[in-house]
Amino acid sequence: MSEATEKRSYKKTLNLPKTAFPMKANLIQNEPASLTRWDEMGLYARLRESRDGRERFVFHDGPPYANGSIHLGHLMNKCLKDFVVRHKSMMGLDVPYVPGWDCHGLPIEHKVMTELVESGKAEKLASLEPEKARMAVRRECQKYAEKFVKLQAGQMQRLLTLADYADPYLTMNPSYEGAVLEVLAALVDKGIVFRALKPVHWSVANETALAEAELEYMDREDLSVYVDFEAADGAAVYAAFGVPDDDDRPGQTPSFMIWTTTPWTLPANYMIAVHREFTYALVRIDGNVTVLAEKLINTVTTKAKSEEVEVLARTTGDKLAGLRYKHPFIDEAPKPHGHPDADTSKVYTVVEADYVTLEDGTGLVHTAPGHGADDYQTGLREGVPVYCPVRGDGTYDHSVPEWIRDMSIWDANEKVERRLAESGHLFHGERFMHSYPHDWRSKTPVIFRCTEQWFVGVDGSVGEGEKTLRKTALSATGEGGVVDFVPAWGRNRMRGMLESRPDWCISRQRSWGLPIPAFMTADGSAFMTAASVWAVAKLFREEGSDAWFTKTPAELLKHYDPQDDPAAPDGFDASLLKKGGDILDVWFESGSSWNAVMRERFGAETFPNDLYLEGSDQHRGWFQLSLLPALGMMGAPPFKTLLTHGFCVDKDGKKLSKSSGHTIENLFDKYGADVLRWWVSSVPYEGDVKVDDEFFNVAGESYRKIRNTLRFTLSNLDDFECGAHCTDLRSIDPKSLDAWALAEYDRVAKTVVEAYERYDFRRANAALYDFCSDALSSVYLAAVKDRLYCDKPDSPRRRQTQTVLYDLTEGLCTLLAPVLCHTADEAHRSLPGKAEEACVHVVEYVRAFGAPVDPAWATVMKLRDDALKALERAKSERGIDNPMDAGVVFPDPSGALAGFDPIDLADICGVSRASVDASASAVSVTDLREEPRCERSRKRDGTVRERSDGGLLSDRDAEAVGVG
RNA sequence: GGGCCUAUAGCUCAGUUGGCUAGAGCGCACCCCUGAUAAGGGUGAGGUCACAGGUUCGAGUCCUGUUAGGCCCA
Repeated sequence: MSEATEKRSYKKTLNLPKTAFPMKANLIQNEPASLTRWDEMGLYARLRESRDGRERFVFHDGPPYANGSIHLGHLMNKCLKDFVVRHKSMMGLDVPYVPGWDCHGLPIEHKVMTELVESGKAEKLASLEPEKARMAVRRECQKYAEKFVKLQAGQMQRLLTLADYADPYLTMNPSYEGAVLEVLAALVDKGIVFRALKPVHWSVANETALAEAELEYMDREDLSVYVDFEAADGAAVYAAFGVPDDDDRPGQTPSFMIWTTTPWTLPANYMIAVHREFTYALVRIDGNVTVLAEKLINTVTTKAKSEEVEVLARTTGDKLAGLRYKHPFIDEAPKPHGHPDADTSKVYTVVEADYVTLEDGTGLVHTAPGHGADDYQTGLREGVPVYCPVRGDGTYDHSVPEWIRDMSIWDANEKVERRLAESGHLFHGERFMHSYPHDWRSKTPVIFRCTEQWFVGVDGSVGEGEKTLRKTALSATGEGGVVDFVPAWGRNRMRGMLESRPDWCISRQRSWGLPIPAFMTADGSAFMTAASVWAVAKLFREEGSDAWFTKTPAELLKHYDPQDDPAAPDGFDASLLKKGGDILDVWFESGSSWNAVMRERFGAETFPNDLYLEGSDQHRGWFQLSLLPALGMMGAPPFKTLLTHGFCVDKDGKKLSKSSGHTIENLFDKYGADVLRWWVSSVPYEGDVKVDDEFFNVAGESYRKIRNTLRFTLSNLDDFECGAHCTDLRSIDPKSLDAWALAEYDRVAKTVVEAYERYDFRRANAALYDFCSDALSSVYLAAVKDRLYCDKPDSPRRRQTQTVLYDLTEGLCTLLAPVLCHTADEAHRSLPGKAEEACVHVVEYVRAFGAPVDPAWATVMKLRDDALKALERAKSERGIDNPMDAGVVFPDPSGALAGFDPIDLADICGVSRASVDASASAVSVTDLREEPRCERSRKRDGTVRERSDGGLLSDRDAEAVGVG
């Protein structure tokens, strides 16, 4: 018999691993099967049911916009959220979790309008009555939103996220719309909703006001002009500079030099602002006398390549305030549109303002209250009216000089510059690039323009008393306040934004949205009271917001009784009302979701919600715009904790381009959801997250390591029957290797669960990986192979180890379940004795086995490291290549290793034999190559001799095969 | 231009309140096993902690500035 066949004969007597759990995950095919399985068992509902009556974790999903496929940002966001949902469930909590979509708004309407134009249907629409046309557009928008909700929901489910997909929330649902208006009603009731003429970001292309969140900053080339505004009274200027009234005064009228990058706003100029503390100089520049900030003389004159610059006098800004000037091309201050009686007596005056800086420009700021936020404030303070000669389409009205009437402001820029040059008012003009706000949809530049809009005031008192939204928001988000931020710096970021935010403009001039239920009375004023909004809310709940476009004011107000409304105007008559045409900012809709979804579905006691989790851009978006309405209505923030994550960037840390090729379909096809989820759990999401194919591959490798570990434990449980073969964990010797493995599990379970609790998924990911790779694969599993393979199948030692393997596997599946939800479930189901319908996602974490362990194991593991190094030396210095040809002697001066099984010690080093020596000081390696080797176990353990079958076997192996 | 954040081995990241020779994984090199095998195991080589100042007995860790990048805003 040859040696080879001899080996084969003993091989048949071994208990070699066997399992149906495949090495290759084949996630692309198997994950959809998991999905179907979970769907069929109604996992979400079943989980809720099994946690009925338990403590709740109220986690509220923010609505993505129902447009396009989901991308890497959604992927990260949805995975992180799913880790939370599943983790909290594994903790035994009841986690109601409703996915939702933002369905209204400009992006969809814009897209739909473009499609209507392209398909030629737009012309047909134009021939309809306005309200019929709006309804037609709304129909299309609704279909569009529904289509993408469906698409995205499918993609999110393919990511294996768990949520109530059977009943998501859509901001266009009637009940949602009604609940949003109820929030609006509450704010109206508190007196913080008002209509006012204010400068707002205005999209010329879409003829609508835009929210800050709808702006996108892009580079743009503009004209930069330095303009001389001639003083109305030259003598007064000289006097302000203290230049005596004699022959020293130049014989010409001085000017005030202003700087602007928006020459088109010059027709609306009403004031010039200076800073009271800055030093201003009266300068002669190439023969002209003008005023500008002293510190900017050099910059400005260098730019203009001036040859002769002479400072004649200096003074401070406060001395200039009150001086009058002449507009460079308008003789008499125009009256604002519709206000022929407006007081323009103070127009064309130099005023003081704090926001004037010396960063650039001239230190004298062109001020047009109709075209700037600061300008508007200054105008209010100085009693100067708001004048905006620009129409919604971006052309001038007829109040401007004839040569720019009806002209587009973009064309007017150059025209104004040329005019100034011809009349000698232009000191210097140049083109330059700067970052400028654009409409995020049409990518066209936006302008500041005064219009009548609805606002939520942040500085008006809320109800009675001194409290304002801003103050309440700042105190709620303050240090020691009621809101936690993860990571902590989110607090500063949000507070910074709250401190500086303007009043919230909540009206839009579009079709696709929730109408602001305001009416115009016969005398032209607006009618909207808390009770009337409630009434319309009730109607919208019944019929949806389409009713606004199909019904008369009286019908819309059928639930409204002016007798019951103290705020109703005298002589109220619904038949005389006209409907307002504005819709609500979509941010107000999504910002009311704490009411429209959570309070609505799960009751008032769910307020405030435990957690909101979104990208860090939502500090200004959803977080803040949920905070403000909730503070207004409830007096408290809608969330207890705000968790934010950063953005995906490319591997060089640059902004991810849309053409990265990382479409969600590609990623699913290539990696499968569990690998993507494993990747998400591995990234430090607080900051920018680098994305690259290579990283997904690495995540895939590390996933395979986990999978193979599970496969190995499962494959050694093939002959294990849970009930019959189980060892009582309490009877396990604390000095045994099995006890060590159980203790290691307890340690990692604690680490992992605590990390999940802190939303530190990376830490959990690393701990799980290390546990599989180090504690299991390289130590425990490598060590117990011998007893699993070679012991008699039902030897107590083997059964005990199998019991531990079973428990470790089951426990590990629970710890992995929040992240590797498919694989954890697959492995869990593969455990012997599990029922067909068993599901790891309805159980709770195995948090500890509590088996006692001897503390000397820490010493043993240190000695193991030494032994492995010593073996490496024995290899190179003594030629003992194979550790099974070696024995190891452990030093044990303290006697702590007494009672440890030498076989455990040998097995953890992968050697044939180990012993303990009280007199030794360091690990030593013994050469066993002269001793016989067991033909079955390959060990040279000192008991090997020829047996009755003629083979060389150790005692243990002889017993296992039943030979003498 | 402003606010917030990031910058540690080739790559991805840990580094608690400043304190012994800065850690891990991947990759790499060499080796073992061939009874986890499109697997498993061992050992090892890699770092001026972005740059420049400063505080301190001592700084990757605190302060200032610079550079590069991200989010938000003007």
